[in-house]
Amino acid sequence: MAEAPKRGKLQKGKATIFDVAEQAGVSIKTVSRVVNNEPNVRQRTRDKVLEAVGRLQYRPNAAARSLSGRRSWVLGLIYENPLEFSYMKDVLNGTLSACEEREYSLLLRPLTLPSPDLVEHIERFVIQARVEGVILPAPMGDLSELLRLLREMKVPFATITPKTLAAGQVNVLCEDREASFSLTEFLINRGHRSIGFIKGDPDHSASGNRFAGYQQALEKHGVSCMERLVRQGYFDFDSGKAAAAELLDLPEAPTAIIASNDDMAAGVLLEARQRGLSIPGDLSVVGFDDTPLASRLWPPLTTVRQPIREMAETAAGLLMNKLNGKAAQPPKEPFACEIVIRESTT
Amino acid sequence: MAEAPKRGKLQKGKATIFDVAEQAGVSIKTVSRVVNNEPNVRQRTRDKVLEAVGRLQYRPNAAARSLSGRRSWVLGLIYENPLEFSYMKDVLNGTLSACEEREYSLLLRPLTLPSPDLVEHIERFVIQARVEGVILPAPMGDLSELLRLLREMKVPFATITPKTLAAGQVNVLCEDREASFSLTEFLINRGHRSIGFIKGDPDHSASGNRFAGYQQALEKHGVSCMERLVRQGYFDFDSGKAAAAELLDLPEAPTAIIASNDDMAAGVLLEARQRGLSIPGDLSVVGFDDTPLASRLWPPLTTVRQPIREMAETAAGLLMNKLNGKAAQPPKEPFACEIVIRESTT
DNA sequence: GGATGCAGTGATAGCATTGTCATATCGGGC
DNA sequence: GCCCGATATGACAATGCTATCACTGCATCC
Repeated sequence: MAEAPKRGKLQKGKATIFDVAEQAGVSIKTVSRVVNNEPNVRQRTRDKVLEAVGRLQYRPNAAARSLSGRRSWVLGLIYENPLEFSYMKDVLNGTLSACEEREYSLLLRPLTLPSPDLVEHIERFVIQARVEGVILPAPMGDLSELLRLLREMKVPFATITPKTLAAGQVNVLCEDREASFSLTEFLINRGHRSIGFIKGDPDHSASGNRFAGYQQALEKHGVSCMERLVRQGYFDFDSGKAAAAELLDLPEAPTAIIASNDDMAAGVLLEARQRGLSIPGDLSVVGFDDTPLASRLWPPLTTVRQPIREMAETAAGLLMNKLNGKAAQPPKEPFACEIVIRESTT
Repeated sequence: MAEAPKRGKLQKGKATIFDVAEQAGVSIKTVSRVVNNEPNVRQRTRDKVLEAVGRLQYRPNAAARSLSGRRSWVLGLIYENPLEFSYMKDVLNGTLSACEEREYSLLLRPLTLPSPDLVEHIERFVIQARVEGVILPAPMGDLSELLRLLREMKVPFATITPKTLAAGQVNVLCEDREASFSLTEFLINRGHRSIGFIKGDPDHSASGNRFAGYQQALEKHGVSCMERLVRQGYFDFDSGKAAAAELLDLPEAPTAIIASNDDMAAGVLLEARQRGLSIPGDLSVVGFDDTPLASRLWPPLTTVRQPIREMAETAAGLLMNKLNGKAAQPPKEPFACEIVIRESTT
C-alpha cells in the first residue's frame, strides 16, 4: 500500500514515455530527446533509451505529441472530386511517399466543385485537424477563393499547376505549354498541316496552356491557326467524341487531331472508327497524360507524359521543408515532359 | 496586475473550450457536452453555448480530444501498392464518404507485397496513430499474416473480399462467383460452347471465385470444362494478351474468352486485333469490373460490375458502428452484380 | 416532511507528450 | 584544487480536451 505505481501494468504497444524512462533509468525528457533525435544526449544514454524503447515496443502517441508540440505532422491533400484518377493516382502516390519519408500523415479532402461550403470544409480541415500544410494538385491552384482562404488562415500550401504563383510560394510547374508545343511540332514534322485541337475544361488553367502551346508551334512553323479547327471539350470521353464529330464533319477535315487529354482522345478514336476512318492512315490522333488507357486503346495512343508522381513528391517535400524552416527551395528542376510515340500517328 | 487571463488573446480559429465556456457563462464540461451532442443539457444552455461556438469560430482540437478521450477517430485503409486504380478509386471514395459522414479521418497505408516489414508498418500505423479500425479491400483480406497481426493487436477490421471470414467480423462480400456464373451463363445463352477463361492472380481469392463461377455455369448447362481452354493470367494487360495468344493458337480456338478483369480483356482485344480477328464476329470477349477502360475500348467491352463504392461505404460504416458499440450489422444486403452488355459480344 | 431520484452542471484529475528553464556533470586550463 | 563554459539531464508546467464524480435543485414518493 506504499505507493501506487505511476502507470498501470504494461500492455504490448501501450508503453508510454514514462515506462521507457523507468526502464532506462532516465527522465522522460531524455527519452523524448532520444526519440526525436535531438542533440545533447550522450551516446551511452541514447543506447540505453533505445534499448528500452525496443524492449517495450514503445511508440510515441501521435495525439499527445501533437498536442504538446503544437505540431500536427499532418499534411492535407485537396483535390477535385469526381477525380481524374490516373492523374490523382500519381499525385497520391507521390505525396504519400514524400510524407512517409518524413513521417508525416496525409489527410484527404475531396472537393466537389463548385462547393458552396468550401469555407466550412476547409476550416474543419485546417483548424480541427490542425493540418500544417496543404498540397493543391491541378486544378485546385486555379481556385482563387481557396488560395485566398488558405492564405488568410496562414496555412502554407504547395501547388502543382501550370500557373506561376507569387514568389515564395511552393509551386511545382506543369510544363503543359511546352508539352503541347512539342506534341504539335511533332505532328507538323510528320507533315500534318491541318491539325484539329480539342480544348480542355476552361476552368483548368492547363487547358489554356495546352492550347497556347499548340498555337505557338503552329506559328513557329508558319502554319496558320484556324479557328474552325478548334473545338471546346471538357476533358471527358463524351465531349471528345462530340468535338471529333464536328471536326470530321468539316468540308476540309483535319488530318490530325490533338485532344487535350487521353480520355477525349479515346472519344476521338471511337468517333473516327464509327465513320470507318483508318487510324493513323486517314487521321492521326494524339492525347495528353499517358494514362493507362492510352496504351490499351486501339491503336495505342501517341501522347505526352509529365512525371506527375515526381512532381507531387517534390511539391510535398518542398512544402515540408518550408514547414520545418529548411532552406528555401532548391532550384526547381524543370520536370521535362516526354512524348510517347505509339501507333495512333503516322 | 491582478490576475493574468487564463488564456491569451483570441485569434481567429484558435479559440479553446475555455474561451467558449467563458463567453457562454458555463463550465468547460458543459461546452464539451454540447459540442459532443451529449444528453442532459438544457436547451437554453445548449443554445447559449452554440452561439458562443459560432461567434468564436470554435473548433475542438482533434489532438486534445483524442488524447483525452482515448479515441483517435481515425480509420486506416490498407491497400495493395501498385494499386488497381479504378477499383481503389471506388474503395477510396466510398470509404471517405462514410468517414466524412461520421466525422472520422482516414489514413492510407499502401503496402507493397510481399512486405518484409509488414509488422513494422502496421505497428507504426496502428499504435502511433492509434488507428481505431482498418478497412481491408481485396486482396488484403487474403493476407493471413496481416489478419493475424491485426487480431493480435486487437484492432477491429472490415474486409471487402469474396471470402467469408469468421463470424462476428465485419465482412462485406464480393459476389465474384455469382458474377462470373452469370457472365458465363450469358455467353452460353448466346450460343457459345467453347469458352476460354483467363484466370487472375492466384494470390487473390477473387481469382478462384471467378473461376469457380465459370466452372459451375458450364456444368449447369452441360458444357464440359476443358482444361485446355483455361489459362493463367495475373490481372494485367500483358498477361491477358499472352494468354489470349495461347488460346487463339489452339487448333480449336474458343469462340469466346472470359478474362478475369477488364485490363486482361483489353489485352485479349489487342491480340485478337493483331490477328485480324473481328470482334465480336470471330470472337466474343468479356471482362470484369466495368472499369472506365471497358467503355473506351473498341469495341466497348461487355463486363460485369459490382457496386464497389457502396460496398466500401458499407464496410466502413459497419466498422464504425462496431467501434461505437452500435447494433450488430444489419442484415447484409447482397450487393448484386450487374452484367453490362456492350459490343464485344455477339 | 424527510428520503429518493434524476436532470443539469461544474471542479478537478487525468491523457502522453514537448517546451522551458534550472541544475548537474564534465573536461580543461591554470 | 578551482573555476569556467559547454554539455548533459531533469523537474515541472503547459497543451486542450474528456472522464469521473460530486454537487445542486427540484419534483416525486411514501
